[in-house]
Order: sequence, then structure tokens, then C-alpha cells
Amino acid sequence: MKKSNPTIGLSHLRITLSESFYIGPGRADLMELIAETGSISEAAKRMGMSYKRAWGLVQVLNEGFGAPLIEASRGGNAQGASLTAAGREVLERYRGMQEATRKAIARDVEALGALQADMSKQK
Amino acid sequence: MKKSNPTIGLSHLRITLSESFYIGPGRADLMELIAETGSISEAAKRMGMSYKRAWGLVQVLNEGFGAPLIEASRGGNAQGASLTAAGREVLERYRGMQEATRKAIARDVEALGALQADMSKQK
DNA sequence: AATCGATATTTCCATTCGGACATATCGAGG
DNA sequence: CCTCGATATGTCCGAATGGAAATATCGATT
Repeated sequence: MKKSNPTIGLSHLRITLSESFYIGPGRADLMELIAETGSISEAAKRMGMSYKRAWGLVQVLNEGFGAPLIEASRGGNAQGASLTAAGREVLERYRGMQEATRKAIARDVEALGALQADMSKQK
Repeated sequence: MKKSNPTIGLSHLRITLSESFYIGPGRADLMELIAETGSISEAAKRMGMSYKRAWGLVQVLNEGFGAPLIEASRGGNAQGASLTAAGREVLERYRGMQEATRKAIARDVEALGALQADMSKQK
């Protein structure tokens, strides 16, 4: 399993908020999995990526935005990771944008697919 | 000049049409510059990328879609490159999708920017 | 003090990516 | 037949990417 490039027929939306920060589908999925599992390592496993990579992304997400989006603590029974209030809001908004985009371009995506099919048929 | 990652505050939209083909802002810009200049090398120069990379992208664009999107010929006075009919349609549709997306998520982008500003202010 | 589970961090290494550069190729026109 | 401009293609090499694995750290529980 190398690059399970997802969402065929769909759109990858990346929102660039500053010169050093953006949020895209991968980072959003990671945030969501962290929220679900309460663990960076478990989220990484489910994403099929190494812990190192996931941890690096967490760093970027925390330092790139004005405030931390993910909170992690080690030791004790409070160990694990979760989204901050800002993190939850960013994720929620991003999901909203994804959905809005999907609706806005649905016709065009379909048209492109049809065009591709036509051209392939003619060969 | 390394990575002049553009469109701050805007969105990068990538449309995945098949497992091996997508079109995103960079490829669209390249196609547009090829159409404008009639030359792969000139388009590459204006994009700030090497001819090799631009040529590779042209290959991908021509082989990934069902039909060639770019037509190039060498020698004589007909030398140069231009978009095929399919290429023009793909580009036009992609631009339309970009615009539709921009409109659809404008409010959210603004809200995210505001949130970021607020959080940064509090520090 | 020892254990446990998850985060944090480093080292090592294979692979990929892409730039720079050198050629090769083509076809019209001089 | 030689030049010109642009496409087409290969080679070489440094940088960046990212995985694997080992190790360190933390804090509550036992």
C-alpha cells in the first residue's frame, strides 16, 4: 500500500490561510481521526502513515495556525490527543467547505467525466 | 525563487478524474500559458519551472485523460504547442469550477481568517 | 520502584523529485 | 545544406521526502 489516493471523481480542496499554513483533505482526515480515537498513533495507523509523519503534521497544524489545533499529553491516564476548540472549529468549517464545493461543481465534474468517456471511446 | 506558493486566502482545487489523472491549479496554469504563448518552453519559463518538468506535465496531461489535451510540433514555422479542443474544454471547465468554488466558500474562508486573527491576537 | 501506554525525538537509509545541462530531432527557409 | 527555434530525451547529482526502528519521556496506577 503506497499512495491510496482517494476520492476519485471528487475534489481535493486545499485552503491556504497564510504563507506557511493550509488545510487539505489529508490534514482534515488526520484531525478527524485524532478526535475519534483520542490518539495520534492510532490515527496514524488508520491513515496508513507512520507515526513520525502524523506527528510532523500535528506540529505543522499547531504552529501554522495562530493557535494550537491539537492538544496532546503523555503519561498517566490523561494521555492521548484531542482537538482544541479552535481545532474543532477549523475541522468543521473545512468539512462545510468540502460539501459546499462538492455541490457547486457537481455538474462540471460530471460533464468532465462524460467528456473523458467520449474522447476515450473515439480513441 | 523556490516555491512561490500562490493564492493565499484562496483555494487550491484538484479534480481527480481517474486513478492516474487529475487537474489542479498548476496544471491548469501551465495549459493556459501554453495556449497564450504557443510554446511549452516559454510557458515553463513563465511558470518558473524547468522545461523538463513542464514537458513531463504535458505527457501526463496527454496520457492521463482519454485524449491529448496539448498538441506540440517541432520544426518549420508551425513549431510550438497549443491546446486541443479537449484541452480547451478541460481548461475552461476547470476555471469555471475554480470560480464556483471561490463563490461557494467565500464566507467560510473569511470566517477562518477571522478566527485565525482572533486566536493570534489572544496568543 | 516498577509497569504501562502513548507521546516525543533521533538516527539511518532507500527512494523520489527535480534542476542543470547536454544532445538529438524536426522542418521551413535562406 | 546549413541555420534557426522549439520540441524531445537522457544523464548526472544534490535535496527533500518519508519509512523503520530504536530510544527517551511522562504521569498515573499498582
